[in-house]
Amino acid sequence: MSSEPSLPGGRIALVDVNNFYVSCERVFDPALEGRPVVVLSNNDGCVVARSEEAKQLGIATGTPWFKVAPEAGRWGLVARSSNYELYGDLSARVMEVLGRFGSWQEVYSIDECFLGLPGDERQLLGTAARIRSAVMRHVGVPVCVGVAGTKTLAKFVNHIAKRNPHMQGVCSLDSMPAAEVARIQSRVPVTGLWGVGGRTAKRLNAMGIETVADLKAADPQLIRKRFSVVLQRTVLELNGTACIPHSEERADKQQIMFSRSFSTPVTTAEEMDQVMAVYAQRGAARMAAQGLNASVLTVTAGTSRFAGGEKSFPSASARLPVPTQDPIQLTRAAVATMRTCISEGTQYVRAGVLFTGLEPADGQQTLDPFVSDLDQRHIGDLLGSVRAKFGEAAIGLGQGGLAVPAAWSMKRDFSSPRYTTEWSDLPVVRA
DNA sequence: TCTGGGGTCCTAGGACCC
DNA sequence: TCTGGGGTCCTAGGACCC
Repeated sequence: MSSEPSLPGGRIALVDVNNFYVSCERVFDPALEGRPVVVLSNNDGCVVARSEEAKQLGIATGTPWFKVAPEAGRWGLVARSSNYELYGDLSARVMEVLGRFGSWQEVYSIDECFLGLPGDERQLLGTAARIRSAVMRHVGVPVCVGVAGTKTLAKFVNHIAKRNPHMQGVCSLDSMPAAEVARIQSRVPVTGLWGVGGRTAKRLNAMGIETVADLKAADPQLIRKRFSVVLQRTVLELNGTACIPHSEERADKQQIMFSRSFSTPVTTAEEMDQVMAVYAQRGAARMAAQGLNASVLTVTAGTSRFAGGEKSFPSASARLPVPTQDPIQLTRAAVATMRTCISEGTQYVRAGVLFTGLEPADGQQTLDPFVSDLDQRHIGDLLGSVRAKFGEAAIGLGQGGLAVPAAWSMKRDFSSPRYTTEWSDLPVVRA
């Protein structure tokens, strides 16, 4: 991966999949085409993705499902539980196709990436159109492509491509008349930019900076002084100076988290022990997959932010005696640490385990002196291979090994099959 | 009745050392 | 005994993203 943000004359494309989760569902269920569709968060809690038709109905991201469910029948609205096995797999396929077009590629999220596009400016629109049709042909999901000289501008013109159907999903800044660009920038509020959220916008507005054009004209030094180097970069990038570096392939993660809300509140310490056993093992499996050991563990719990009654968000940290990814030690530490900070009878609706102080495991396991070496050395590998063969729920330690889901475990009422990652879920085609 | 789950980066402030 | 300032490391919290 190149460390140069852009070669002279080179351009950056921001490619993202339209309504990614919904588009994934449609690949395997074409009957969803043209219908309003939403994908729900864990526990079928709230709307995290919407088709165009669902947006037309006025359903906002983050709307709790129970608020729209009563209207679903009347609207012909289809809901799906989130199916991350499917989305993750299709994402990898999309990224592989996109990677063929760039001199470099930076995968930014599950559904978008930046690509380096060298070459003649006059050919950029053609390249963008070819990218679009390649992804549609090979994976079957629609994308939009924005091309400009900096990442911030590429994001911005991608937005323009999305909003203007006549552009057919592609927009290149070089192909737009300067007056047209200025006109659009003077109408779009600053929150339309990558990196500018509600809080920052409020403070900018107080200074009289309301639109993208206003921010572009602002003094970078002043912005740095009043805000941060991050916002200063936004100003520079709006003016064509590429200054957001590539984040290289992120092998060096800073933290690993496993956090979930419950389908039913947890009120006793015994139940919370079970939760910690399951969550710590899930986190440990992630660390094993990435070859990392943790030296600090933090547990968190929380009551509902919406229900009346007492609110509390306890959390506690513990330094591990030695950095480890061992599920036994991590489970024991998580259970004990959580016991120190929760109170019996409180209605907790969520909990999490966070691992930090990560370092490469280097193949050598650190062993707990109170458990036989032989058992420990093999237990992580053993759990991993059993899960790979028989599925995630096949085996676990202690309460984590319960075959019957606990009362608090996740709800996924409208899940689609894992078409591409589970043999038993392969779609059947009849001719 | 029912409201997500990950992450990143930056900054400020305290502890500690020289 | 009193006083100074710079540097580093760590953590908590804020803001943002998808």
